[in-house]
Amino acid sequence: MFSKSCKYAIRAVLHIAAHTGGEKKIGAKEIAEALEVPKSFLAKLLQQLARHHLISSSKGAGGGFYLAPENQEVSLEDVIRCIDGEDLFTSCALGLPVCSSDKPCPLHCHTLAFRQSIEQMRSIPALAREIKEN
Amino acid sequence: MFSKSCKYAIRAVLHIAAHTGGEKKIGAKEIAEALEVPKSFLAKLLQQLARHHLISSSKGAGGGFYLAPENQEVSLEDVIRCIDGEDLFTSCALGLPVCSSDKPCPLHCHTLAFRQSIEQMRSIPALAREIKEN
DNA sequence: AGATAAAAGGATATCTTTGTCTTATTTTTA
DNA sequence: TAAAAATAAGACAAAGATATCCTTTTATCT
Repeated sequence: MFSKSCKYAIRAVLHIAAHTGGEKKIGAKEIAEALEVPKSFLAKLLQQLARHHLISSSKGAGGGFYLAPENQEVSLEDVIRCIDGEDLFTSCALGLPVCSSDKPCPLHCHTLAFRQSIEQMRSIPALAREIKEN
Repeated sequence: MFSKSCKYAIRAVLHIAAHTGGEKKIGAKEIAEALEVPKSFLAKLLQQLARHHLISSSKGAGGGFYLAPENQEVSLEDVIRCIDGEDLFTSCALGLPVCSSDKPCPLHCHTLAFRQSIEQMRSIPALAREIKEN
């Protein structure tokens, strides 16, 4: 479904959304410990997300990762595309070169439905709020 | 979503269902050429499927792979479980140790729906017939 | 019986993903 | 200004997935 990298990244972004705000930031180390994932590995994923402007970061003492105003509309789809590429959203689940509604593979409509259900999800901050409410 | 192995296996099984029947069998070489996938690699996948009784095989000249009567109810789910394991059907899409309807991850209901839509698909032979009708 | 055709199985090679370690760069703080 | 804290970046290691090759076993056909 998703690569391990992508799972880590999604969880990390949700954690950032839930645990930062205003001036508050959170370090890669702290995130890694909370999620119980390898720190250096996660750090690279966070760098990648930051380079693509899905999250924000600041260096130096007191620095860390956070969601700036321009990150508030970032979606799960954005994170997935950034880490795993667009395959999940574009290519056939069976790897067929041609697979469309005209000439669908047996899984075509199932994967399309899944795809769309992910595309329609709310923003990362909104998802983080939903989790907190439970 | 699926590993390359699993994609090959699914396509191969559908090809077998579509191109064999009665006494007719099909060799690994012929399947590999039709699907344009590496022959030796596919052969191992077919062996694995045969060991688990999802497909049948016979050795020697004129041998090959086919669907015996006891393979007629084999499903896509069976093939996926055989090659990729049961992760797709059991574990959380984000890799969380606990993720249930009580304490769902943000993707829980979406993956559940996808899972179920795969579980409800018809047998491999039935899917192969549907393809032929198009 | 011998030749041939095909699956079964094992060993090995290559590539990708995942994980670790070290150094550089930037920022804050004392 | 020096030390400390944090991200950024690069090299490398380990594990897993993918791919290839070779030998063995089994069945068929002449």
